[in-house]
Order: sequence, then structure tokens, then C-alpha cells
Amino acid sequence: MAERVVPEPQRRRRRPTKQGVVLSRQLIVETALRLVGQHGAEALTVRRLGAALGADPSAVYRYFRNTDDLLLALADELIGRAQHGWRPTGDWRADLREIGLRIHRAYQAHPQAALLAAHRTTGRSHEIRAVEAILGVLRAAGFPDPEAVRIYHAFVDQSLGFAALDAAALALPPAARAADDEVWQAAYGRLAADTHPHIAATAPLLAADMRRSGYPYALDLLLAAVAARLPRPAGRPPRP
Amino acid sequence: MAERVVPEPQRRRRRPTKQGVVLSRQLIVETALRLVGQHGAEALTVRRLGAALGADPSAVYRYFRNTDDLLLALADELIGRAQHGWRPTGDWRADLREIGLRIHRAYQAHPQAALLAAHRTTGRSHEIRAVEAILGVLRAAGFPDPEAVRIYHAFVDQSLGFAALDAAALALPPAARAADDEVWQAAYGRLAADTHPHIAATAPLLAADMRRSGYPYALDLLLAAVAARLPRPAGRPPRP
DNA sequence: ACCTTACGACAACGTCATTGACGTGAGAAG
DNA sequence: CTTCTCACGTCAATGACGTTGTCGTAAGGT
Repeated sequence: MAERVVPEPQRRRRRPTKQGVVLSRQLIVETALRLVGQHGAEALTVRRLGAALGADPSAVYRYFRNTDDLLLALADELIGRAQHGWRPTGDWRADLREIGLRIHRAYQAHPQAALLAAHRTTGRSHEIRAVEAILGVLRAAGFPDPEAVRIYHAFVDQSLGFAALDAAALALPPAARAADDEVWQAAYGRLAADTHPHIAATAPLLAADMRRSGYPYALDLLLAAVAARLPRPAGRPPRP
Repeated sequence: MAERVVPEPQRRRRRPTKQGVVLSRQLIVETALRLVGQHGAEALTVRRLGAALGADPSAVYRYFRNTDDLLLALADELIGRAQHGWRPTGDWRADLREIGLRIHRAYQAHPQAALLAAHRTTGRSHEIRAVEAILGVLRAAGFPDPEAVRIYHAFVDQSLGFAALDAAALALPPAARAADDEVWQAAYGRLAADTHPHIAATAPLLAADMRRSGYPYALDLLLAAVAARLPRPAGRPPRP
């Protein structure tokens, strides 16, 4: 075996599979994302990927060393899609908000991949572009470098953390997912007011709120706090 | 088959295994945590768990319906450990800060398990106690119920999101972990100032900051923003 | 038109979660 | 102290999983 994987730029022979498909890293990544989007959490296996591609499962290993290698490629693809078409407006707060929501949205669209990929540092092109963009927004806003870096770190990890958390909920097998949902109705809805006064008082609010993502609100909180730390409050008053 | 699992309080016959171990839910949970702590996340399989217990793998199914059921028990155990010995001080901001840091710390102590458990809603006793405590702190601070619930949601999910993200970094195999670390030195340290001015300007700061967790800073940002929304700013001015 | 070799296909291995059947010994009943 | 029964540990089997070694073939350079 040793080296099954030939680097993409050196590929020359593109033999079609039995079913007539010409494989490539890009096609495999796209197919994997589609697979996850259409058939949910547990659909991302090498065997099913092979079937979806119209190829033998082992053909995938001609393009990726293993599933982890494929996963990093998926991760960078997701970052790329999150950024696709984004332009800075010059309003740092609106820009960060948009980037955060885009990351979250891109990952929610492919929960199973997101769950596995959100915590990896790829160091690949799309990730680098995102880091540069976010740091650019913060430095242009007037934050000194050490604070810009700290805010960058908190902002990105908050986005990825929520993205992974919310993706995990979407990626659960349907049964476990329904059970998670039910918990807020059942277990928390039935607690007595004398033993659990605070839960009892807010149970309906809880059940409703926990169905949504907590990210948009958490993002706004973070941005509000960051705005309050801006050295010269440049024209935009903190939100009430 | 139908009902293999007998509820814990009704168990009477405790036959020892061939190797003389007397099983119980608690013993299985503790063994699972130890297994995961010693041999990594991928060591948590029913087969290896059986081996570590000194029992046939299928014996686990006498105590947990499936691996997901076991996972929820692990998750609740971690929440319980995070809360162990905590007492409210009456200072809502200090209390929330302490709870957040405790959650983060407890999960970092078992990164492999945290990674699997952080995103599950268990609805079990330890989790319920934590929810009640956090809601209590917020309502006592004077937040109206709808806002208390929203803040609870953002606070908890941010804590769990960071906990899972940081746990994931700790849980990587040493080689991959060093590689992830190296990315910030290597890939990001070498980018040219004319193509990536912002990364180039902050590369050493980035490399240093990304080695630590972004959570404490993000937590302080969230608490600062929350403090700014308190209806009557009760005695504690927002941090500068 | 030849030759090399990239790469798709096949078959196999070991591990996984899970289940049905079995039998044994602990504990209740008298 | 004996008997009964069923809880629960064990065994065997199933189908899906990732991954690898081997082989044949056709694509592309010469």
C-alpha cells in the first residue's frame, strides 16, 4: 500500500467507475455533504459514500488517506461556504454579527459534518481567509492588537462552540432527538413548585426557548460587551 | 427480549460475573469514565467496557437500554461533579461566573467523555438541580422571567459549547494535538504581510492566545453584557 | 502502438452495537 | 430446610462499519 493517495494537482488518469462517474476530491466532498444533508446524521459512512458516488467504497481511499482526512476537507469546505460572497460593510458590529450568523448557518446545514469538523484547526485556505477577515474587521474598528486577538478568539470559539452544540442536536438519531425535545416538556414541565420553584415558574418559557438556538442572543450579548470596550466609542452608542 | 432493563431501585438479585464482579449502574458509569479517561474517547465501546468490568459485553444491556442511555448517565454524572459543593453567595454575577467556570473545569477533567456528553439534555437529577440553581440566581438578581430564561439559555449553551470545544482539543491524540498547535506557529506564522496583513501583524499574539481557552474572557464578556441589561443596576457598576 | 502505472473493483479482516436463547444460582415462600 | 422461579450473566449470531492487499484494466505519455 504505502501511498494510495496521489496529490490532486498530479492526477492525470481519470478512469470512470463502473457506473461511469469520474471521481475527484471535490466531487467526493460535495457528495459527502449532500449525503449528510439528505439522509441525516448516520449517512456519512465510507460505504454509503461509495454507493452515492457510484463507486466501490475503497475508491475513496485513492483520494483521502482516511475518514479524518476527508473530514478536514469537509471542514474547510464548510468555512468556505460560510464566507462565500461576504463583503465587509465598514460597520464592524454588523460585520461580525453577519460573519457569526453565517458560520452558524453553514454548519447547521450539515450537522453531522459540523459536529466532527467544528473543533479542528485546518490551516487550509478557507480557514486562513476567515481569520484574516475577522482580524481585519476588529483592527479596523480600532481595537489594539492584543485585545483584537482576544476578541477574535472569544468570538470564533463562541461561534464554533454554538455551531457544534446546535449541530449535535440536529445530528442525533431521530429517536434521541425527539427524546431531547421531550425532556423540556415532560421532565421539566412536571416539577412541583415547592421543590423546584424557579423551573416551575418558567417551565413554559423554558420549553419554548430551548427549542430555538441560543446563539443569536449570545452573539448579541458578546457584541454588546465588545462595543462597550471599544477605546473611542466611534459614533455607535451601546444598545440599551 | 422486550424489557431487559430493570429499574435500579427494584433490583434484588445481584449475581456476580464469572470474574466475581457485582455490577450496578453506578459501577458501570464509573468504569466508563475511567476507561475514557485512560484510553481515549474511542475506548468507550460496549465490548471494551465489558472487558474492563470483567463481564460479558451484553451484560451492560441489563442496566442500560443502549449506549445512548449510558451516555446520558455519564453526562448527568459530569454535571453532578461540576456542581458538587457549590453554594450561592448572593452576588449573582460572581455566582454565575463560578458556575460557568465549574462546568468548564469538570468537563475538562474528562475531555473524552465531555466531548460525547456535552450536547445532550439528560433531564435527570443533577441536570435538574443545575437548571434550578442557575434560574434561581437570575430571578433573584431581578431579571423578569422571559429574560431570565433567555440569559439562562445563552449562558448554559455558551458554557457547554466552550467546554466541548476545549475538551475536543484535549481529547485529540497527542500527535494530532501537537499538529493543531503547530498550525498557529507554522501555517499562520509564515503568511506574508502583503497578502495577509492582519494575521502577519498579530501572529505571535495569535499563537500565544490560541493555546489557552477563550472561555474565561468570553464568559466575562457575556456577564458584562448581562449586567448592562439588569432592570435596576443594583449596586454593581459595569466593568470598564 | 506500446508500456507503464493510476486507480477502480473485489474480497477479506477485525471491530462495532445489539439481540435471542439459554441456564444457573440468588432469594422469596412455606 | 426445601422448593420454586425468574433475574441476570453468558453465549452465539447478525449485519454494518473502516480499512487494506491484491489484481486487472484502461488512460496517457512516449
